Amino acid sequence: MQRRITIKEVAEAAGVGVATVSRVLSGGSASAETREKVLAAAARLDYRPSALGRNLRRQRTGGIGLLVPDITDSFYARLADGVLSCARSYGEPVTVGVTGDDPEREAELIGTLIEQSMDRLIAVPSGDGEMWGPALRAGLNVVFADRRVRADVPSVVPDDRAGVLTAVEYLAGLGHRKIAYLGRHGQSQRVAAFTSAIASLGLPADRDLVVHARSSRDSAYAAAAGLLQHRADVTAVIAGGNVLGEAAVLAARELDVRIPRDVSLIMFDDVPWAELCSPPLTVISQPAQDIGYRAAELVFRQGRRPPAVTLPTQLVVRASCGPKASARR
Amino acid sequence: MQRRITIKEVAEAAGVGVATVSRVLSGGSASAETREKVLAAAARLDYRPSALGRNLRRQRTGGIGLLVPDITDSFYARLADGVLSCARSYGEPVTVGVTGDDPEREAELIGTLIEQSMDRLIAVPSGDGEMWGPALRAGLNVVFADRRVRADVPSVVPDDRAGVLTAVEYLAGLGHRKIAYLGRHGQSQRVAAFTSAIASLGLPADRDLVVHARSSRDSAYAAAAGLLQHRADVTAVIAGGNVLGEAAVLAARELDVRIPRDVSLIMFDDVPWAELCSPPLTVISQPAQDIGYRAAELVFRQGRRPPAVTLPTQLVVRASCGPKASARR
DNA sequence: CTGAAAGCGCTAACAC
DNA sequence: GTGTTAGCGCTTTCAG
Repeated sequence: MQRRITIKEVAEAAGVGVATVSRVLSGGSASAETREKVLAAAARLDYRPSALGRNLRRQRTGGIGLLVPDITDSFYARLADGVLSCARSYGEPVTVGVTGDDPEREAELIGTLIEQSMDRLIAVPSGDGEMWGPALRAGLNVVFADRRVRADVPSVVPDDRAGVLTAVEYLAGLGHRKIAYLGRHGQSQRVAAFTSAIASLGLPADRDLVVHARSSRDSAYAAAAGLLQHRADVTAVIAGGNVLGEAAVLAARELDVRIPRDVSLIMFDDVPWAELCSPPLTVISQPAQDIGYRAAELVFRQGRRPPAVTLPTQLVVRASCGPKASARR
Repeated sequence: MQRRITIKEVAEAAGVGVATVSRVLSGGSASAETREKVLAAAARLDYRPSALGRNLRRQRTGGIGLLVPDITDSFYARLADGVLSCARSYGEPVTVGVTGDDPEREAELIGTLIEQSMDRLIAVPSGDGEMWGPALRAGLNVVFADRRVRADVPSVVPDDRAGVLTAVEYLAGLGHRKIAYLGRHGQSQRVAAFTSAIASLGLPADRDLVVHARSSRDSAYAAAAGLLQHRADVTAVIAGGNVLGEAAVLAARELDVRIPRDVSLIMFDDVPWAELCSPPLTVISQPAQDIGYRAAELVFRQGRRPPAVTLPTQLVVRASCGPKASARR
């Protein structure tokens, strides 16, 4: 391992003190002449300031941490892409962790990040936000993405209320009355929006009409299949994410229930394959990449920040919804 | 920002010296009694050793860097997931960067990682491997994933030769002779395998039958559309990745060329939607997550490492390939 | 405007 | 077995 050039060597090469080098390189004041000398020496030696040294001294890390439930889920991948893209413009590294929507694992990852003295963190929180107390008190600069679970943490979220309402209204307009919501744990926001939308349209309320899956394809499939199997009376389902939508289509095929003839399907999150699917899926598109980007902007912002920014969703009608079918069986 | 507990405070609380605390916490020798005291004090104060301090002293970072062309591409997302999963078992953080398959951007990211004193790096290299010289000489512990562009860097790659050969043979068996390869830049391996497979089966060689796209959906679509439009004589295409496959299906629909009636399609990389697609896509599946996991194992391994590990691919026949059609138009 | 010096938190010699 | 101490590379007072 080749030894690394240090500020001291640059100072010697330039014939100045280390403090001067530090100042010049961080844009402090210096005479034009000195500046020149230092810059030349640094360039000549190909000097790279050690982030370790700087961070230790400064007692903070520039970089940012990013916690997502599942990087394999297109939605979170796009969200991450947004964060990465913003961070790149700041030249700051981002450390990502996968929580699997498990609060325990999340806490563990937060611990790792704290050990790194990472003081900026973007997270799709997995629990109800309780365990964030300590981290917050420790001074961690956190912003939540996709889910808003605490009022004291700035959050960037899609407009769940509007999105769900649009979906439910659209389905109701097609004559559906028994509409199910297939969600994943941690989406309390959305479930609340769903039940309230159902209520506001005077549709029959039924707790069993919302089904939850954990953060895995298997779990999603099981939930979807269970719903389709046991509730032959539901004529429409809203899948709370692309993995759930995928599971719903798969389960429907397996169980030989036809979309949209037997049941209509609306999926949250527009993904490229939604259009290629048979039938093409009607979706509520969400600005995943934007959510990430905005969250990153927020976490880099020093001053007072808005408590929440809500980004619009959009209904994209394709071919997975039809008029209410007579109940199956 | 709450001040952080330091080793010194733990030492005082336990009534021992700092070195002892350090030793105990890193599993060094100490009497049972002291160990007890230290552990108790550390737990009581909720002490978190600062990675910054340790790394500065040690002159290295535990964590690992990961460079992928596009985190939004399911293949790389799964690869990343594998890396993350392995790193988690070591309790080490991973810093990810997106190169967009651009060597310049890649170099920039490597620079950032070096500033962090990151000494372990997993990369899907974007160029021909030339620019890796300096980084390697600087002692960076690199392993390549998905692509093998330098013999002096351990690599974990899918078995491109076998995969491509299988695909070409399958297609040839169906009667196809004009087979095109739709790849992305940087996949030189695969292109070589393709041309050699074509040759070994005695099919007509034609340089224009391999088309390249850059790392974006738009570029992929343009390449696919161009191929389908200008080469009405090709009756089968192999897409070198899921993004390219998606683009091919989309372009085919747009141009009203039917799969598999007008052209057969084999896609590299099996993704959940391949089965949901209309028609379901025949694919060469690749162990993306495994590639990442194995690469991570390698980068953590200290001693001598195998120069390359090749992971098997598999042909999954679905419905996107048919017998050779008469040339369109 | 510039240099000397004091640490940031930690580990690894080195003494005891 | 345990404590003391010297830095790792850097920024930031504080003098000059």
